[in-house]
Amino acid sequence: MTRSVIQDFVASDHDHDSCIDAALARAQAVCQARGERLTPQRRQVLELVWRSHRPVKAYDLLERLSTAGRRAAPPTVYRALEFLREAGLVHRLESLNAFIGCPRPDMRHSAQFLICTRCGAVAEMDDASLTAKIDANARRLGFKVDDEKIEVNGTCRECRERDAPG
Amino acid sequence: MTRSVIQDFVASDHDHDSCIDAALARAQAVCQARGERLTPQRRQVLELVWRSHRPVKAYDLLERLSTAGRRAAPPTVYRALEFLREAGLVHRLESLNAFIGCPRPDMRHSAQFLICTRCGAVAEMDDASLTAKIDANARRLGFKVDDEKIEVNGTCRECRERDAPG
DNA sequence: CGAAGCTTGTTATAGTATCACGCACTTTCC
DNA sequence: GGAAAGTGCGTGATACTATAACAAGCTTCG
Repeated sequence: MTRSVIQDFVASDHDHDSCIDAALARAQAVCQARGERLTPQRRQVLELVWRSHRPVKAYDLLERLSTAGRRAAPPTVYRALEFLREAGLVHRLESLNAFIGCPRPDMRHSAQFLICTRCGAVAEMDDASLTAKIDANARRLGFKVDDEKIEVNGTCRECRERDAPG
Repeated sequence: MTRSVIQDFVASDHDHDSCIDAALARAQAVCQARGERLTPQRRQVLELVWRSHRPVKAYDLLERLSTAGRRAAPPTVYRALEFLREAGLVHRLESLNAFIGCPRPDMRHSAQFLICTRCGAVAEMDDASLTAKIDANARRLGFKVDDEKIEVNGTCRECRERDAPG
């Protein structure tokens, strides 16, 4: 059975370290279940993605991967991202050319994002009834849905309250 | 009042010339209503977009703009596309980095696309209740929606019937 | 006319992503 | 053990997508 979840934006004061740890643990479990290897490289990319709850650019990850003498090249990060994406561990935000960690890699779901155009914060929603409605519409045209992506631009509560207090 | 429209894929045998003419006429009207100019350049780009009912890449448009001696540069086509997009005359398919003509530029609507990953055909849907549901979900989080984009990958009826007849 | 603002041309560059090849390591199977 | 196959990664080159910055031309309107 599918569950519907409306996920909120992440509170600014949450315990982020354990947040990252949990994400990595989930990732380990997902890979194991899929019979795939969460190599150190992939793990490091995933950790970098989770360093923030914001969308991250591939080339930013690349920079952070390049330490001291070691100089990482684009395929390195793109390969890791592709792997993580296929495993459902990260999502790609098409309208931003950026990536973000998936908080619920275990359950299959369509991606639904609220993107604040002022502060860049992103919330992932998962409303199964939305998905169902899209499926129904598509079916009427004989179209078989593989996956769908919803990206919503707007302004988050915090930004709205900051700009128009009271 | 908002109307809900489930638009089908375009039939392969429709009268495409009048299809283009109609699109250009609609564009003229939309620009006039907005107090903006549909210059020859913009008009030509829009016509090229409408040459097919498929997503078109910016650099493909660029090639087709470059005739004989005249050699168009990227900003030429990107500026035209940006203008057309703002006027609601074309949509950008984020997951494809491509553009497609909007069949209903007159009514304000969110973009909802079915994309056949086999043949590349695209159908634009417009289900107002979907939009309403997304709005409602967002509102619960205090998020104000500006615009949303839905891109659905899958297989269209034709491709499915071709591959599995009977 | 002439100023303001929009439209276009042009050159350069930034940003995003993939190709192709080769090497290292691991797994499998004899 | 050792050959074969598969996977992961390094590296250099290149393709693809998009914007910056500045100059020049056109339109409008006082």
